[in-house]
Amino acid sequence: MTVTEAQANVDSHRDEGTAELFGIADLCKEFGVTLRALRFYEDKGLLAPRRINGARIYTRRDRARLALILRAKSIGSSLADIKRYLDLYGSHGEGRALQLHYVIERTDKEIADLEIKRTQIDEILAELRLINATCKKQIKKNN
Amino acid sequence: MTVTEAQANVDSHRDEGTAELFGIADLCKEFGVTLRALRFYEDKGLLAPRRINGARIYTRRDRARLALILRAKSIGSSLADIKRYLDLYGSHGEGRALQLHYVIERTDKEIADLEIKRTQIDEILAELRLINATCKKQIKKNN
DNA sequence: AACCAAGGTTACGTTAACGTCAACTAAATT
DNA sequence: AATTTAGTTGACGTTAACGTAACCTTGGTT
Repeated sequence: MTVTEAQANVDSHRDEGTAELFGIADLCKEFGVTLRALRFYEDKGLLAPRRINGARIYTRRDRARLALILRAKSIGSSLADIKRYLDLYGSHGEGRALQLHYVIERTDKEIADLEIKRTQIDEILAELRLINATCKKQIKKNN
Repeated sequence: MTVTEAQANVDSHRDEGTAELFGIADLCKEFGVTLRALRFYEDKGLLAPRRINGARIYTRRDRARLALILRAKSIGSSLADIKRYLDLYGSHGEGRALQLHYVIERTDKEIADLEIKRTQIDEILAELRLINATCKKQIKKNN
């Protein structure tokens, strides 16, 4: 048994508060992104993990932020948009730096935008389903 | 009255079948895109308007294709994705070049992808609405 | 005839979002 | 001690999706 393997065993029986820390490779594997991407997001101010000996250490909160980033990306948001979105996101806790009214205004806007996107998706979905159904009908007719 | 103005008057009383043709500037204004963009989409094979004396002439079908392109773009699809999507789209009419089974398979996939996107949007929406509501509550409490 | 507005075609520039080295460091393994 | 393994920071390359500038052409206007 190598030291690393043993460490893993020990880890699972260890201080639960410290347990939820991740290395950069952990998050990369979990979310299927590259090292470069995570560093890039950090450069752009979307993530700000702590450092230990220079190495990036991600907390559960960092991990959650990453999840948000990737979700937002998947629906076509730019990193710049996502950054502003994340600012909103962290803003209604205790360490609130933004004005409540501003947050409300911004979220209202974002919500409206997303609802439009949702509608567009629904429209495309309806079209695709129509094409799909038409083709299936056609095949049945050919038999 | 200039010739151009008169032409507009005449146009409206003219051959209805020919009436639904558009110049590049028409579509740009209608959809809020630049000339460059339309030419770019053409380079990429997303549009193929007829030419008259070199000038691009768009039909109602071309216009509809453009609408599809922009809708798909707005939800984060790349032009490459959109091109393949458009191939599907034109494929269930008479001039069908693709295999029915292929179209069904492809649309099934696209539909599944879009449904995922829809879910992601719904999740983000839920979060934003929560933030929004929390802020509003906070304000009420402060009064 | 001279001109201008709307269209066209290269062709190079730009921004976003990374990819891809190269060279270095710290910790762990042999 | 030497090496392997994760991680680090530049710095340059790349792709997508256009923007922009320069220069032509063509059909109405003056």
